[in-house]
Amino acid sequence: MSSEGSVKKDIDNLPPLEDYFTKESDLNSEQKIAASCLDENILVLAGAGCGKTKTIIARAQFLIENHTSAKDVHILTFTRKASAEIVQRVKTNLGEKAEGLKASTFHTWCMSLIRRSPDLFGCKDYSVIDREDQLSIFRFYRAASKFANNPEMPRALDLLDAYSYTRNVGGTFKQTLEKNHPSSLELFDEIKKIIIAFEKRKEESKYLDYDDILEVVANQIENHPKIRDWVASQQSYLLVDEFQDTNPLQWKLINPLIYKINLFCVGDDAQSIYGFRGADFENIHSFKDKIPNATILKLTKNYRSTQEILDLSNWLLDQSKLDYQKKLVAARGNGSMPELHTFLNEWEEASWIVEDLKSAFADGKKWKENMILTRAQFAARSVERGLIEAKIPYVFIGGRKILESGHIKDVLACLRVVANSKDDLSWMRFLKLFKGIGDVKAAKLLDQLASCIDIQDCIKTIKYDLSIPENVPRLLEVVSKTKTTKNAFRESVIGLSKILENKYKGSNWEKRIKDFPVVEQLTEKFNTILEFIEAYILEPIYETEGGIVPVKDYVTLITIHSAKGLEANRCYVISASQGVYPLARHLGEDREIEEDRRVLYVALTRAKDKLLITRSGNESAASMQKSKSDINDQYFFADLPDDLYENKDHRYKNNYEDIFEELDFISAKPSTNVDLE
DNA sequence: GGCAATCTCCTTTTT
DNA sequence: GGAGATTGCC
Repeated sequence: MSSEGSVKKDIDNLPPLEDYFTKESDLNSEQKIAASCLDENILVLAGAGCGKTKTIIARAQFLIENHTSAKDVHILTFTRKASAEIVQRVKTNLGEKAEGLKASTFHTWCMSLIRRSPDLFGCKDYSVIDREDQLSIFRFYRAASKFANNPEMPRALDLLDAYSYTRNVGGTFKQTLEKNHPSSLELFDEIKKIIIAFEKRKEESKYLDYDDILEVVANQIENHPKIRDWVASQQSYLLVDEFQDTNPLQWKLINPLIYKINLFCVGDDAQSIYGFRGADFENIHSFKDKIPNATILKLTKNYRSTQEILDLSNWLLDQSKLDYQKKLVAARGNGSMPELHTFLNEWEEASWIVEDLKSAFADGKKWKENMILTRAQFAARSVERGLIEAKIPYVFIGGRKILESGHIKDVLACLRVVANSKDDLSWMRFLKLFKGIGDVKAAKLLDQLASCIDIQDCIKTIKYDLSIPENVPRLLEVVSKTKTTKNAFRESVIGLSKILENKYKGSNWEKRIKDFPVVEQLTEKFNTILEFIEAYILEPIYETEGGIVPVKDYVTLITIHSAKGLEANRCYVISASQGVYPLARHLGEDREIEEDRRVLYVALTRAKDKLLITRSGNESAASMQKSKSDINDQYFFADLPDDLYENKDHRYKNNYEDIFEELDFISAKPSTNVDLE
């Protein structure tokens, strides 16, 4: 829709704002103005806890009630969870009228455009691959390189990251390498070969990786006016959440649509934490340069936290060289002091958290009121173990995704080869499950299968090879004859159960086995296995204890990157130790340090009533080559003012043996808080 | 030679 | 907890 579709034309028909908003809500005046602003392109700068989501919901409702139909509104969010919640709340408020409202991630949005018209994007019969798959391909070609053992050859993981980063920010791959792995440049010609092989392989196997999905659409929109118009016609209002975390590739998608659709972006520069993926919060500051007629609005009142929590958060930002111009003020007034708990080691830290959760529960708090925030997945492991031992129900968001766990991938490999007999990654995985088949034999068989036209043809070829266990073709036959995805999944699980039990016995088999019925249930809604896999690669769900949502009441364990937009009454920010905030390896890199600061800021500002920060021995600091004093000097909590927190040191309540073990850590000065303060 | 079992090292963050 | 390297077994 062109600019006549802008809301401006309706200005005279508006109901008085007050009347309109009394329904949904307690929006404040800033939020009301943002939700109902009639300008074509709007950027809303919103501090943490200032009601961003609420404003987006109100905006969607306002548009649907006054200007357009629900199917003309599309909301771009960061996670499946956020989009589901927004749609749900609008539907609850508006009922039938909200039918057709769409909210999705950038990736799902692009993928649905591709699926609606594959030929337009040259992507007929392509299937989506996840990061693991990409990594396998990189590993394969890296291992094949003559320089595989050269110490200057980056790891497959680094090649993938550099490749993906380049595609998200633009520029050349060489420039990215120069920045992140300068010493590898001497091998650039060899590395180039690996990249070319990777791209050729994607082409041949008809794979789309995450970046392809966005880029394919972005390129077509940019280069073909007709496609641009078609995409623009799919919605007249685009609402973009978490705008500070969009990157140049995503901007390349939105930019050509400007003045064809109405754009409403919401973001907070202080919460930009996706720099590693090419996001640059400067896109907020330069919004007006990009769109000269843009209107900039602000949400400044915090409704989430009590003032003490905000004081600490404000202080953290204030210590930065950058001027975020943020001073959050609590609409709720005062509450209790944030607490900083220090432990000898991560196990004591974890067991204290478990005990504290239990006592809060005994006081009548729900498990759901608690959120445990971690910077890195692995740092949450000891806490996770504590929760399991204490039988506290929890969900780990940002942890292992259910479709990425080994046992599920094994089953899916079987389904994938049946669905797409050209999918050699899945063939390798599937074949290697069987006794007597390793890399070598699987690769040989794949060579033979290359000339097969479909799965039946493959099965024949496999049957012919007597060195292959006969249960291989038998299982493929059974699965290929099933009529529904659910049955296909079930048959694969049955056919592989013995093998899988053997493979995973001794590593949580009892727990893993519970995932099969869960995933089987998920497949039910999909017509083909490829659709199912695609949906969950683009917007994953997470492994839990015994189900998708095991019980109604559970503790949320979550990575800070996944916690954007979320909140909880009681928040534990764990392993807030030296060498973690900022990461020791970031010392000397201002950009990285500032992003670490914002990561911590996001974590602190999730808390509504109670903020509990925990830390222990400088575990990761020790392993870095940086000097201890540097790490200490730049530690964000190195000189935290006394009046901002309550100090709780648990290090001396332990038995002496523990203390002696940690002697190095506490030796220098016999006062409390050595090294950390 | 090929496969399986064992040991060691590392581990930011996500679609 | 998992990937990669190494050793041991057939």
